Amino acid sequence: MSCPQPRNYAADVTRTNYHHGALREALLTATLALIESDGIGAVSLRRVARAAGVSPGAPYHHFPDRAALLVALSDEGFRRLTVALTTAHDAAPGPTEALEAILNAYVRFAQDNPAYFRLMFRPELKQSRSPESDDAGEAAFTVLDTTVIECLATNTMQPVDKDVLAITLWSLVHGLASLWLDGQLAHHTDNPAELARQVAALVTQFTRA
Amino acid sequence: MSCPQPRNYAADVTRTNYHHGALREALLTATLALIESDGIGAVSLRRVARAAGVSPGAPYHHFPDRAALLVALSDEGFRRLTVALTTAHDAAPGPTEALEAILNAYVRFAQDNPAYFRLMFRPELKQSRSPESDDAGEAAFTVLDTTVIECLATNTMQPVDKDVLAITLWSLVHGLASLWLDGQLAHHTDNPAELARQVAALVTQFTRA
DNA sequence: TGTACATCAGTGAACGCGCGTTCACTGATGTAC
DNA sequence: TGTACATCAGTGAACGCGCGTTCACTGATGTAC
Repeated sequence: MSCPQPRNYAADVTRTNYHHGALREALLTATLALIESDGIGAVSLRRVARAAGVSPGAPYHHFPDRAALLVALSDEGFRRLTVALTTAHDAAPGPTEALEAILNAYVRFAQDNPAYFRLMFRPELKQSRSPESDDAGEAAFTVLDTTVIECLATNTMQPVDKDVLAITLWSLVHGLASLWLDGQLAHHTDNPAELARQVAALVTQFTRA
Repeated sequence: MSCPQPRNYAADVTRTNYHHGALREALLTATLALIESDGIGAVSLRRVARAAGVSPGAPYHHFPDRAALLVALSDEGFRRLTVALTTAHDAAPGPTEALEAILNAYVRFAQDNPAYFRLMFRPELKQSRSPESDDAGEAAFTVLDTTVIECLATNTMQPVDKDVLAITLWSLVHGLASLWLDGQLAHHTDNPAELARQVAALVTQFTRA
């Protein structure tokens, strides 16, 4: 007598229950892994479903469409980045150290979470974002912005326009992270975290009053 | 008696000759336009052929495959960037001004050539690149590197590690250009060139001995 | 504790689509004599 | 100047593929009584 088993949609995963139990999270995790291994272009709902061991229609019980899945992941990425920057800030003894820590944390985040980072800044996701999603993006920048204001208030830094300085520093770490992830720095270093440390130290030296 | 006309593959373009005459260039141009309007994800050989008013097989007489078309465009982008940076350098009266001009020119290039810029740094093109293609990428960075060395030699700049400084500056302008193109700076400015000017001026101020 | 039933979260087949690429072909162009 | 012929650069139909999404369905779970 044959015991009907849920058909396995891929060698990727075997499942014994009809109900997955935590499919939403499994889909998000599978998407991240897929981005890391094959790039965002390789992310299709069918592949993600396959990786989670589930039929092609199953994801539609958790996400309205492909874009919604990617936006949900991107939002989570921004939340994690904000946490990382805030943690770095709070652990530092003073504003100057906090600023340096934040610069390092930004690059570190990109290095440790390449899939999140790549997703977060994809312009084609813009049109699928909610206002809450936009807020999540702003929050990360606010941590940097606040720290810059704190630094300028100590008068140990050269007096400059705070907005220009904040965008300059954001550009700096964002560029470093992007160039590294895109493989442009492979000829120059194999350790982006160490490079970030040197760059952040340079910034501290330059900005000192 | 019907006069056989070449079938028009799209409303995009009408053609009267059987032979196009300059299809290779037309395909490259159409690809750029497609990237600018709909993003790189929207670039398919069939769409590009359609935009050029040509049958789906025609591009294969000029490019072995889709990746080759994109790499050819990317190479051209790096050559143009190198020209832009070199021109900026050569027009400046001295090393310090040359450095500031290069920083501005980099952002300006991204603003004026968003399709080229986006293509040039796509990691998924890496595997289709030739050694000559890699050289084209290096050449642009070399202009910046050389200028940094010239600046340090004048002793009007704080003495710092030249490699770290060069990568810092590259990261800075690359991040600024990327954030702008990805729409992240829309809330902060509507004029990236002016912002770049302020950022470059800030750098000059900070690095002064 | 047991039963009826609503709801949730899966299945799997099906749809229409655009894609990259191939191929036998043909019209246009260039060259040798 | 004219002719034969090779080569170049198109055509258009065809291939197999994976995709996003829909839908009628069904098994599992939770709840009211």
